[in-house]
Amino acid sequence: MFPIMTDNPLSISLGSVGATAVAPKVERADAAANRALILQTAEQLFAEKGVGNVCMADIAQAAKVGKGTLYRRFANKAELCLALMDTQLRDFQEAMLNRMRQMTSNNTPYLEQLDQFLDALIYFVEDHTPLLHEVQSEGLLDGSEHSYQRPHFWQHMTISGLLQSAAQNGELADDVDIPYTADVLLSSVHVSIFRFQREGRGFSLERISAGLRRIVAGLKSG
Amino acid sequence: MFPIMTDNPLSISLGSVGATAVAPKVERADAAANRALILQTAEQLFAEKGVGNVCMADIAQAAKVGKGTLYRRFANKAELCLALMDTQLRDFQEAMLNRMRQMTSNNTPYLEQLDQFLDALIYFVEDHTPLLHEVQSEGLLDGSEHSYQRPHFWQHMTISGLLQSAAQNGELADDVDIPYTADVLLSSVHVSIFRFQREGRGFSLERISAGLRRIVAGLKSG
DNA sequence: GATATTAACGGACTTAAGTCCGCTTGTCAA
DNA sequence: TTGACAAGCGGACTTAAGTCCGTTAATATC
Repeated sequence: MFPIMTDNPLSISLGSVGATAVAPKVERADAAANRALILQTAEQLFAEKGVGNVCMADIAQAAKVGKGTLYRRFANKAELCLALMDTQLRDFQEAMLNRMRQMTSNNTPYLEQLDQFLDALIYFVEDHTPLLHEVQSEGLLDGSEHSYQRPHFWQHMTISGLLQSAAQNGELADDVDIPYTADVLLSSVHVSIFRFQREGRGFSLERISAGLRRIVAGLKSG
Repeated sequence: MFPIMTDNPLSISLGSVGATAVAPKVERADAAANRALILQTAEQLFAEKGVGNVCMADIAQAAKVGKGTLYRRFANKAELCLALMDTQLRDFQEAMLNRMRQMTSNNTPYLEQLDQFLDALIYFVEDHTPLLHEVQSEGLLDGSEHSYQRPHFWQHMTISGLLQSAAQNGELADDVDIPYTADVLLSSVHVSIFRFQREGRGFSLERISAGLRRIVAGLKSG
């Protein structure tokens, strides 16, 4: 399910893999150097001109590599942007896991944990709108293999996990379709929709957060 | 707000406009003929090869007009596809309005009307996935003027209108943020998300409908 | 150290969207 | 009718994504 490949910097740490696992097939030194060079160059160009105003050819040229090389490292702009967010995504993920562990040990209800997760997610999306816009401009479909779906995958797991725990804890009405509901909650923070709410409708972050949490509240048992 | 332009086949009928309104500026005969020709040609090509496998140049060539002409009539593929759905969209709209009028006169609760609207919308999206995919591939932002946002606009109006009526009728909890909630409900049937749920997750239409209606149920007062 | 293997590299090429602009023609008013 | 002119037209051109393939060079083995 999650082959660990150095080819892919986004692999989720799952602890060490048995020694019998597939050989890692390390990336060649020149390739690794180019990967780093490209990421660095892209980051700078994005900062200078804005993510939307930089095309792949610009990046290749600025990094002084051919387009072929660029595309061999990153299949498209979405993948490149995701790689640029990698650290921040991991940090967010880890911070949330810690926070939820903490809350669980304090007997905080799971639905309240979900509220907090959604709230934090909204702020994360707000902070990373430009890169996420590229990442999510590729549909969610077209190859479940693709690494850039991992964040979505993880977020869905988290939300449905919290709903599941809430259900087991008697916090959730028993007619709630957990996987579907997780999808609805997540889809509300899909960048294209989120940006429309922020810019088109002028909703504040607080308003979006409160609105979403009100929907969660509607799922409570009793 | 809704200038009636023959240029745009999607204008919503709002009854006759005062005689002092802007001159209609009728489309020239050759232009109108080309519009029809293009729509007809596109429809046929789409049927033959599938919407996704036909590019604008193909359509221009098949219709024996220049690309300039094609783009003068339809700014992009999304607009062209929306024009192709025009009739069906109007029919859906009208059918729903009638049904809701009927239900209102039977004192059907507004939240139940909303359930039915959402259910019907889901089936509509299912039936028009390929064209909607093109229509909605353009973001929701980028120009509120653009005609292809009208369906979304109308759908949002309908949903928030029903929520508003429900609120006035005491059916809705008073801490519900109506415009935001309408956005969430609508975003769940955005094609890209809907297709993911259908194809990626394998959810049935019934399941999607039930899941969404359960969320509406969570908004009830009492 | 020589050699075979194979990933990596560069940049020309293809495809499609969308723009531009000089020529043509429908329309309307005189 | 006719003539002015805005609307319409065609297709070359520009831009950007993404692919292909002949050449180069890192690594692993002997």
